[in-house]
Amino acid sequence: MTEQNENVAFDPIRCEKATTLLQQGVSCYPHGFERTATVAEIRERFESIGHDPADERFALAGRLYTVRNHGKTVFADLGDETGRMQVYIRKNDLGDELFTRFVELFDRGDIIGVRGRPFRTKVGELSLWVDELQLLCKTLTDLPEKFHGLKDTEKRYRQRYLDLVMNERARETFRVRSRIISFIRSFLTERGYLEFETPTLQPIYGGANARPFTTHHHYLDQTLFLRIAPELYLKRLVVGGFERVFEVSKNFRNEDIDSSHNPEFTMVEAYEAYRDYHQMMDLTEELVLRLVETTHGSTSLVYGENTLEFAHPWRRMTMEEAVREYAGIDVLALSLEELARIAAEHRIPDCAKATHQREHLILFFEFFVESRLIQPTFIHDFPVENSPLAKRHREKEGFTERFELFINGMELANGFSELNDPRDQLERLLTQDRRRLEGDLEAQMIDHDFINALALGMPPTGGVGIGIDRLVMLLTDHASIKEVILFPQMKTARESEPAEE
RNA sequence: GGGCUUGUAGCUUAGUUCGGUAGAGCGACGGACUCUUAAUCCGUAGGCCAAGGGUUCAAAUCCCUUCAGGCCCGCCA
Repeated sequence: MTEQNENVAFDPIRCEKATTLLQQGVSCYPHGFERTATVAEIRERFESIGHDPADERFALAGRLYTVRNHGKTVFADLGDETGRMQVYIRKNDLGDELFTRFVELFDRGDIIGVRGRPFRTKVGELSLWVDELQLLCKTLTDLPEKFHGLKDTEKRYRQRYLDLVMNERARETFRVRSRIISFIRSFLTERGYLEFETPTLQPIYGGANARPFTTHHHYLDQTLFLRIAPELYLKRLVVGGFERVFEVSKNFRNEDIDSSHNPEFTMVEAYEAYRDYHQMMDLTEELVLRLVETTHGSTSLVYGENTLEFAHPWRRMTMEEAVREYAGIDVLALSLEELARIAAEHRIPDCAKATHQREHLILFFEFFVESRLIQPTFIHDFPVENSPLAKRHREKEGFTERFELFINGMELANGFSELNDPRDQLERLLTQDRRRLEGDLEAQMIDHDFINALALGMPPTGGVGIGIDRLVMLLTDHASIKEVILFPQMKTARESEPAEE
């Protein structure tokens, strides 16, 4: 019997009830129900109804969240996707057989369909006066406690369905997430962008500095990597003549898991020909502002303890200016010895390896500035050393036309004037590959096909990638990325282990 | 990788300081109740306290190990 399978959480009493229902000729899993309204629709239409029931009957369907049994009358709360509504059920109206079946064999958590007329109870609650009722799905497990609900964080992540059933906040978060992604798609589409899908399984990974997941294709007998970014493929499309492209992509990075990192995460990357990084900052700023307005009806929002303001214009400063402002250090005006001394004084990590002022600049920026960028801020003009895919700056030697967007100390977006000089790109990837072979687990591979694509000519192009998970965190006021990913990566709980070997 | 911290009934939890046979609410089960809404009232069952080991006459409680979480730091542009 399935009920005896130890990996299954069936409640024996509910199983018995299901069996009894079947014996009575009642299907526990019927094939449909003619629903004529949602809870929200009835709430809207009968907002001002009084105690007398409406003339019109409606059919509602949903899950039983609470049942208050008064003997020959029952109040219950029925919840569908749009909300909950109280239903009023009387023995008089249903008849003995159906009423008894409902009271004895239906449980909290079951999904039912009801028909009846809206009215307002004596204490003023809009309800449905039920005269007909039907089981739509018999539940075989208990629901969490009705008042405290489900709080256990781990359980909420591992059994997200249960979280969604119990917690409106969780439902709202993922509703917003879905809307954000739709909004991004229409925002870009309206501006003439085409959405494409590029490979998730890649023979050579690239487009970011990160450790990849490795897998193997049996038929090809070949190693493949899960993509860490779609960048190099999207640029091939720009080479091919698509001048505005984007992809909402799942990327996979084989790194640590913490409150802002999940091994698979969602990004949108967009590329537009004949644009530069200034214009991509404009695009990013407009997109995020419009998202904030759409989700909050305002240009500002509260995130944790901070109120963030997104109205134009956002602050834009170079990395060099940022370090000067936040740390009072003019990195490029100091000698390597002086920089090393400051680094030692503040115990700034990794400075021992830095062989150039520009490398100190990056480290100083991360140490002194990053976490203090609360309001939306673009930092631009990054050293060439850590920007292998960005075009060299039109004026500043040793720098690239790259920007990152920081909000609440988090990196939200990264973009640049795309490097389209194939010889320069080859040089930079050769440097990356050298580092990789020297043991840098996050350095990039050389993708010769990509370089050959550039050799065919890519127009001057601006590109940007925006981390959607972090954007959702921001827009839903969550501190952990696990709250905004439906099924975050969790270590597999071992099932009872037979002691072998 | 480092620090702190959590795991007790289906759910929410008390008990851990200072060792002495595990307590509650909700839920479930049985009963009463035809306008309740965390319904109410009466009654019943349900836990070897995450797992393993140790100390002890005696361990949920003290010690060690392991497992799975959470928070912070490091790392990850």
